[in-house]
Amino acid sequence: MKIYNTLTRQKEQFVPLTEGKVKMYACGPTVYNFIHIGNARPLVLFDTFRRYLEWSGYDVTFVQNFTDIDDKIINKANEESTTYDVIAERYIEEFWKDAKGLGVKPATIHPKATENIGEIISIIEALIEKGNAYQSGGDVYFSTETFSEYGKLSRIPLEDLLDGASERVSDSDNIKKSSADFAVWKSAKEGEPYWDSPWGKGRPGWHIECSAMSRRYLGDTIDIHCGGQDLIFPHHENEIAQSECCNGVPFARYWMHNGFITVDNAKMSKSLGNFFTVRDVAEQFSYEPIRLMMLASHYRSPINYSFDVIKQNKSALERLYTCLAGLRFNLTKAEEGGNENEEGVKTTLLAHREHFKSALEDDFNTADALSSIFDLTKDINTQILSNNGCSRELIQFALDLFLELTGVLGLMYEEASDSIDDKVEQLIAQRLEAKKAKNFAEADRIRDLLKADGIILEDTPQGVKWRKA
RNA sequence: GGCGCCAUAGCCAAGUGGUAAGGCAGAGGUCUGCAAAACCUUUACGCCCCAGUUCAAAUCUGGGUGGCGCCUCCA
Repeated sequence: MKIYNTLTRQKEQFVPLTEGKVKMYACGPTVYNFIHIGNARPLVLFDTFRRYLEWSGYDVTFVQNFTDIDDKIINKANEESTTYDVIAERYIEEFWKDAKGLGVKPATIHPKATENIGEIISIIEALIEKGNAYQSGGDVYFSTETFSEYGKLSRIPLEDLLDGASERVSDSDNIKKSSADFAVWKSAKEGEPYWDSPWGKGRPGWHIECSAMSRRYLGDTIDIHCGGQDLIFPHHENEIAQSECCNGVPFARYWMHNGFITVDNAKMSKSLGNFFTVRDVAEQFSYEPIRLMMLASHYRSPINYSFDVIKQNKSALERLYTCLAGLRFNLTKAEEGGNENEEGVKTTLLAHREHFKSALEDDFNTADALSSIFDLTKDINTQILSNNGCSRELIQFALDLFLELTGVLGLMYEEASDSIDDKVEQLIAQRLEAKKAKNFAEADRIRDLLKADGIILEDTPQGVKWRKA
């Protein structure tokens, strides 16, 4: 398997630290609002990547944190005259609703920053002891000039940062040794939540949280660290500086960064206000088209979100669901047993599995992998669903393969329940009688009646097939 | 200003040297009592433009044009 490593700016052969095991960390959301579809992209992508690794036989330990203490959370709490933990808990709960809707499996561990204050403090102490961090007032800052490799991920030379920073003025400039330094511990202002520390009452800086949680749950060096491209600088750059200075070993061997979601070709972000929440889009189109949209293009490319794009993905998904429903229906009608003459069909179907696999092996090309699922669908439609004489065994084989591949991408999870009530069943039987009697007006009336209830009838050679819209 | 990314049909989108995947939408057809779904045919003599390298370029090189991102809030 090859993946593009932001650190080297090259596609590299992936070799895990320990054979057969992968330790990966993804920066999770700051929980002060509903997530938007830009937040959902890494969520879906790295969930899919994790599924792919597991499908490939790796034992994956996946950590995704919640940043549950932060200026934005505190501001929100003040606006609502409540406390930061009420806000954080509320939006963690909302996060789970959306994550579940998107078909995202929970990570191995979802640590919260506030549960790791002890670990954070011990890293800061070590950094101070080694001379990489210094106390100034009640704050503690990381001294960027003490880390000679600072800038190696983002490829921004430290002197450029200093030049850029000279044009800005921030509150902390007078207490930092260098404008490129960043806070690892912030003293508490009046009325702010705080934790006790050797430097007084305060709270951790954002970057140190991930260094601490990554080390605590995964160890000093991990295999893959991932997140959005906007985290490359400063967040990930700072994580590297803190962790490598503290632990003396490389922090992460591979860095994967997803592209942005844009709207009218401008980056979607909470601060610009041009965002669509996952919740709102899901209410209109349901969740799964959002997931498909994320997988339909390469993870490093931007996706320009629009009404048309999400609609197209919804239609594409329907094609897959129609195929799945067809397989399930034919399975119930097929004769038991296998048929030796069907080996050729199996070989044809399996070729798509090979294509699927090699697409993902090449820098996680989900768009290309998806094309083999559509190719598989076409072969199932032409060679199995339109053939009345297929054996039960072959249909089961195709169904298993279809679910295996869609499952790796985390798709086909909104399958409608396969039960209908007695009343509907009676209506279907009545319509069949009407049809036999060539009373087509009555048959059409019943079909329209059910359609209004969201049940679509199709007359097939195998009998009447129904599906929920 | 510094660093980086992108440009493929009406729309979305793969493809990094061997003659343009896949999806959506459209058109015509097959099947059907009619539908629906599915299938078949059709939709880029060309991959932003101009040069160059090569037997061969969407793909490599140089130069343009247009768009986007990062440069200490951001997935």
